[in-house]
Amino acid sequence: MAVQVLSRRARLRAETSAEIRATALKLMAEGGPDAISLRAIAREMGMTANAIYGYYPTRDDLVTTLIGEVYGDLVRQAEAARDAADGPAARLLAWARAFREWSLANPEGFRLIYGDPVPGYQPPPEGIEPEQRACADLVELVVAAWPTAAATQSHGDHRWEDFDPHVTADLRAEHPDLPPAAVALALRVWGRMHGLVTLEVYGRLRAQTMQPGKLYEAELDDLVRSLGLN
Amino acid sequence: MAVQVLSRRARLRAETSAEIRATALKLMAEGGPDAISLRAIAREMGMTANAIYGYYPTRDDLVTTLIGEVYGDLVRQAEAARDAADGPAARLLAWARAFREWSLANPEGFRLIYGDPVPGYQPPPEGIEPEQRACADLVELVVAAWPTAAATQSHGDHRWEDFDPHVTADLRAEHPDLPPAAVALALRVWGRMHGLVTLEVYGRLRAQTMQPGKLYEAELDDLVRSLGLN
DNA sequence: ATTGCAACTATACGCCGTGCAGTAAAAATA
DNA sequence: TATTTTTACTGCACGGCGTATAGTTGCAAT
Repeated sequence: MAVQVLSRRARLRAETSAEIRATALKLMAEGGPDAISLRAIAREMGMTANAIYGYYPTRDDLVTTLIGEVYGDLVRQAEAARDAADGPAARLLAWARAFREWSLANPEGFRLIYGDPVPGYQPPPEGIEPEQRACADLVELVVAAWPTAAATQSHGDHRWEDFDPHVTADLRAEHPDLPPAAVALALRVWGRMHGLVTLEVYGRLRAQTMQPGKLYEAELDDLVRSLGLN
Repeated sequence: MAVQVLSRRARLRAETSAEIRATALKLMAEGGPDAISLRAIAREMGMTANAIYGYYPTRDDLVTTLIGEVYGDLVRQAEAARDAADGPAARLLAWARAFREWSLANPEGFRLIYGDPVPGYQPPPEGIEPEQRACADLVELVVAAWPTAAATQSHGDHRWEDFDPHVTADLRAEHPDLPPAAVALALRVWGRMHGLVTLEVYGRLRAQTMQPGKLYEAELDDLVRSLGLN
């Protein structure tokens, strides 16, 4: 007998929910994260704003869901670029370039993900999933470079206890000899990418340079060299 | 004869204007930049919201003014720390640490300065003054390190035309032999500081490490080493 | 004393999120 | 098939917001 995976009701429900998210993303693309208003979504969909409350208990919940989706899109794109490249240096560069390119192509999405959280919003203590994945990606890329990078790093006074076990547990099991400085390095690499891209997306570099891309490439070049990858 | 610098009218006017800004900053410290609402300010001051329109033509103008003030405070603090230190390395470190410390002490101010601009807001093409000063500070610090830093930098393909003349004109007059790569380096240094501090202020590092300060120190250590300053 | 202007208030419009009460249709049950 | 329950939705209301327009009050210069 054919199992009815989703009842008619559940199917309609899922479709409406998806339409809400799609409409919200469209509004965001046009007017930034602030343009995501329940009333505007409902207007666009020919509904009442209150109807949305049957799908998301509050505007912030909807936005949180969207953050997860959009962040996931970013990470998938970066990973796809990485997977199309060979070797530690090329993979890191591909990931980093895809990160910037996605951010410039989706500035409003970038704002949604990394911008001001809704007032009072606290992310779950274990972090949001795509962000953990992005961090894991970077740790993995740094670990791949660690044979050459270790020599260039002053190991500082990093300890395993400094880091969240969520981040490090699997890692330590797989790489028992890895020092905590490698994780610190990965987070610092994140910071370097995040810094320049944020400044560029938010237009802070426009008053300084006409070629922010050159800046980013110079940074990546320095990064790869400092990891001993060339 | 005693020149009356400010008429009674003008004095009252200036005082009210200052009270508006102070109240706005207080509200921001309590509830973040979003809590800056004309109605709330007026309520706090025992006025009508519309009274504020006599001082600032729009909410965004008020916020823009506040950004300038707060940004100026940040820069002054960084410069004060720098001026209390001796030598290129110590001065850079002092500036960088003061930048982070101010940001952590004034997270809402940081959001105001660097967070999502009000929708539709475009900063003046010549940039806002305190930001230009911060950039100039960093350029100056990098220039001081350039004798040792030049060797470590791959000069890339930076050109003077890549950069805004506002930023470079005075600089080139004072340091005719300086290559454009030095300015690029200064902007990249800005990016490195901005990246980690942004991640920390926005709580993105909380899910990763308990010791974001160690991360920042490691980054600065790497930075100083890459500038050949130790 | 009169005029003029500056500071302020009152009212109103259209946004917003959201709580509560009601309704119509679909689904489940009998 | 008839009845009950559940679900999806609408309507209305409240209080918040920025801000435009018009009216009011009091000080200052004439």
